[in-house]
Amino acid sequence: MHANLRARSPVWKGDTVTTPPGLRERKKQATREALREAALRLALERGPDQVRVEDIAEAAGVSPRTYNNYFASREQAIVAAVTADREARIAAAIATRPAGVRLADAITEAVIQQYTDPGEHDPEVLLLITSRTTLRDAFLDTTAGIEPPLTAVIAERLGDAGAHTARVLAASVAAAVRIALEGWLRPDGTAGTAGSFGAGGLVVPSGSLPDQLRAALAPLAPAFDAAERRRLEH
Amino acid sequence: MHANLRARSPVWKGDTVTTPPGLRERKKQATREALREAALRLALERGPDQVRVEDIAEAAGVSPRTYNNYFASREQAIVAAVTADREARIAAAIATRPAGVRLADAITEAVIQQYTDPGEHDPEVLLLITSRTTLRDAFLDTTAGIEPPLTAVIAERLGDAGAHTARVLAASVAAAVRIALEGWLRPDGTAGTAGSFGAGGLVVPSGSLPDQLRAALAPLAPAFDAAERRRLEH
DNA sequence: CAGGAAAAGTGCGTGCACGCAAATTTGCGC
DNA sequence: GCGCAAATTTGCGTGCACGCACTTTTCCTG
Repeated sequence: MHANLRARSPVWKGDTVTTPPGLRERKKQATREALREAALRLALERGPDQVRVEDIAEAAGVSPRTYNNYFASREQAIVAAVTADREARIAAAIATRPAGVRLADAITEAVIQQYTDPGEHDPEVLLLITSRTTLRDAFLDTTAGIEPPLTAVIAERLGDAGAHTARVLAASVAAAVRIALEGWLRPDGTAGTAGSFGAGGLVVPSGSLPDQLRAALAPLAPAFDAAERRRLEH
Repeated sequence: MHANLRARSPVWKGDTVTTPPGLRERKKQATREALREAALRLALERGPDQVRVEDIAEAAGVSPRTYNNYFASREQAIVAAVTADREARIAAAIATRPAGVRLADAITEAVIQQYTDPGEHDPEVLLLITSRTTLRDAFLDTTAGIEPPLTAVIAERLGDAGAHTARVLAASVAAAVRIALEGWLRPDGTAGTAGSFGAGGLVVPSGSLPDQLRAALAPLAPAFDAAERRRLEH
């Protein structure tokens, strides 16, 4: 825990003074990352069930109690190692896209870009995540994290009047993404609650992830179009 | 656990033979309900923090271990007492509506009807739920339960080709409902993650629940319309 | 109505989540 | 550098979630 954490002096970035994060903040992020990576590494080495919170904490050089100050469950740390800064990158990806294109398309492509990009892991990590239901669920839950950035970006396009709409659409996108991911890393049998529905037959042959995402987001496009249209009509 | 649970003989309902649930199933439901009600009653009497799982189990006449065979968390039982058979009622409510009206309207009205109807409790119960964050969250999580029935009903309207779409739209509705409920029983300050957004200003003056629901569902209407239209155009 | 399979209930043991109240570390003005 | 307020870490204690193996109950069939 004594890495190169020096440096500290006002810095000009863009046109505003950006006081760089102090020791406090830097250490906090360092600890968070240490926990993430320790969790993932141990899970890969021993198998996810052979890793206790105590082990992760020890490997990261903090107390077990501190672990829970950073992550609310044992799975979160492992999953976080994969999804790390996805939220920030999605926001950036959408912001980058030209303002001319349909909002629906911009979002779809940005999302695909993020979830397709191999976070420099992937080959073995995906097997790990799918291997345990609790990990799979924790992973799917991270889609909720893209809501805030999406809301911000959508709201910006729709103007103040659409703030409400933006929130709903962002949540819908997150839900769609979740569904796409579910379908993608489905181990096999449609174990899920088929309810008063299932008996029919299998629905999706589990295409590639980009295809699944496109298919899941397509039904929402009309809602985005309508929102943008309303924006133009004041 | 020795209530009036007799009766058993084939019954004709509609035009198919409906074997009534055996003792097994009836007892299971009885236990589930006993747990729900015990949980709610104790929480109201003593306050939610003064009720341990052990207490609920004892009041319902089962072992603590059995409690967790029915509910995965302490809060679920309490919340379930309020949301009991909402899922089934939503499905029925939508099915009842005339096939002529817009799908979006049918769903909106059905949802409002369900969430408006005072489940024969409400006055004090709402205060209970809002009093603790964990209870509030558990309550909001129950909105996920309306997805399966919604999916089934929507899929029926859209035909086989729309099964995929149905799933996404149902999830979007659930997300919108969740947002509406969040806004409705918001205790006060926008504590939530404002992210790169908040600083602007307050957005919603927290109207009535039906209004919140309508507002949250409205942005999705175009998506429903488009789906229905596509259905007609084969 | 006997008997055995299937399902629900139970007890136990383990690891985990988290409130609380010290102890420790960091930020910052003097 | 000094010292204090604020933030963070830590230990402890409690209750909880759940896998597993075992007992009890319900169901069905001959």
